[in-house]
Amino acid sequence: MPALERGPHHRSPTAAPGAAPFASRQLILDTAARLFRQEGYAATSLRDIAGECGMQAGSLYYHFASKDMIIGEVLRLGVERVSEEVRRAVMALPADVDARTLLHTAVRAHLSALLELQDYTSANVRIFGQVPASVRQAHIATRDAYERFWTGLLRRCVRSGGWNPRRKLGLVRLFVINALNGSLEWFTEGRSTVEQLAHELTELVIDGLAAPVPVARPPR
Amino acid sequence: MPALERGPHHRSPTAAPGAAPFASRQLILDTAARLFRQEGYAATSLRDIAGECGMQAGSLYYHFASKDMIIGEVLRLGVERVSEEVRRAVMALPADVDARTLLHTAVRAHLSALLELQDYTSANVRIFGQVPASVRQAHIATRDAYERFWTGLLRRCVRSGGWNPRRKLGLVRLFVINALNGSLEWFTEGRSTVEQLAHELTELVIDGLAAPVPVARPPR
DNA sequence: GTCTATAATATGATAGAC
DNA sequence: GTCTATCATATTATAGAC
Repeated sequence: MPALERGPHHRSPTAAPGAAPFASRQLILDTAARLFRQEGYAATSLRDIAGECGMQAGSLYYHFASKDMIIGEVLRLGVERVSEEVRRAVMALPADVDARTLLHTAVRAHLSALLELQDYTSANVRIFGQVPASVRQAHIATRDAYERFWTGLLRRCVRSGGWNPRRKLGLVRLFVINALNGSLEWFTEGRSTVEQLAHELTELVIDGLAAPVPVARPPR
Repeated sequence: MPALERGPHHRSPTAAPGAAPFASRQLILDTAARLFRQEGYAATSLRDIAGECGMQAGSLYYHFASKDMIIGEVLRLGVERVSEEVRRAVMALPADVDARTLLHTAVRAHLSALLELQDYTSANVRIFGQVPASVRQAHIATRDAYERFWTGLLRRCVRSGGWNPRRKLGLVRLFVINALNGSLEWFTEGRSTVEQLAHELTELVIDGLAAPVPVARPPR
């Protein structure tokens, strides 16, 4: 089995400049991500993927060396894009931003990217445990990096906001990320927006259920 | 395909009284639940299950009519046992119990049953989305009933505890249950106990991250 | 209650035409 | 870059011996 090769299995040496040489590859990835989410990893055959792309199963091997390479790419894109969106949103904030806005921004960005890239992110939430161990192993570093980012962010909130220093932030991070990721299983546009969801969860996490009076944003 | 039949596919008419006529059936279910959790639904073959039971694949059909019937039973046992444990724990409380103790009791019972029956409950959390639609359909009623129980419990907390009445309890329920169920993916005995976990999550949900001073249990 | 044998079908992957 | 054809293997489920 070839190692960590990424991108087209072979590159066409005669691809027209300016054309979209990766159109098929992208279609395969989008289709695979959708089917993996709907049916699971093992239940989705290469014939299924190819069929929905208007291709034959054998054609997939021009773009990917194996089924494992396809799910690997889907997993990678899911984590990396969410991670990038959240980091971008947080870095765009002023350095002295208040803790409440900081947490709200990260929660909103995570939720927004998660639900916008549903098929790719669901692969991570739903079928990560089903893929071959070798594929899982290759993505643990990416996941760990994103989790460390969140722990750092929570620590910054507690310090700058004067929040309860006795909370175990490792557990808080797990609870919050799991609560956010769970929305993939029940969120449907219409009943509520991503904005409302982010607002509700942020308020719950910061103020709790008991807070008798909603806390106004602190004047700076 | 036979319909909602439950229990052994056939009953042995000569099972010795006092013996354990369901030992094989139980072994099959336990093994199947474990493999479904580890490998996913489609990736677990009947040969895999039978092999780990010291049987041949064909022998499974004495106990179950199809693979779908096996996963159906695993899913059912997972939800029903957690639901029973939580209801039992809550009903054992005095009628005028304070809101904090009420929520803590439900959270602890859910976590405890969830992690004790890991293989069965993980089937619900991890591979529910992968099983055939007909199997999923048959279990939606059971899930809905348990979710309604939680919404009622949260409403009772808000009323009796004088908590913030503006929280959207449907969302709170989803956040809390997702946070709890997520523990299946990362909890390992030793780093922390179920007791500590339940305590931390309950405090977080009730008081939030910002509460500068941990709230003492209110005197009654 | 479990075995062996097998039917009917589906799978991931490869080779080579075009 | 996609197709057709095919290999080697695995799958669920059934039939009937013991």
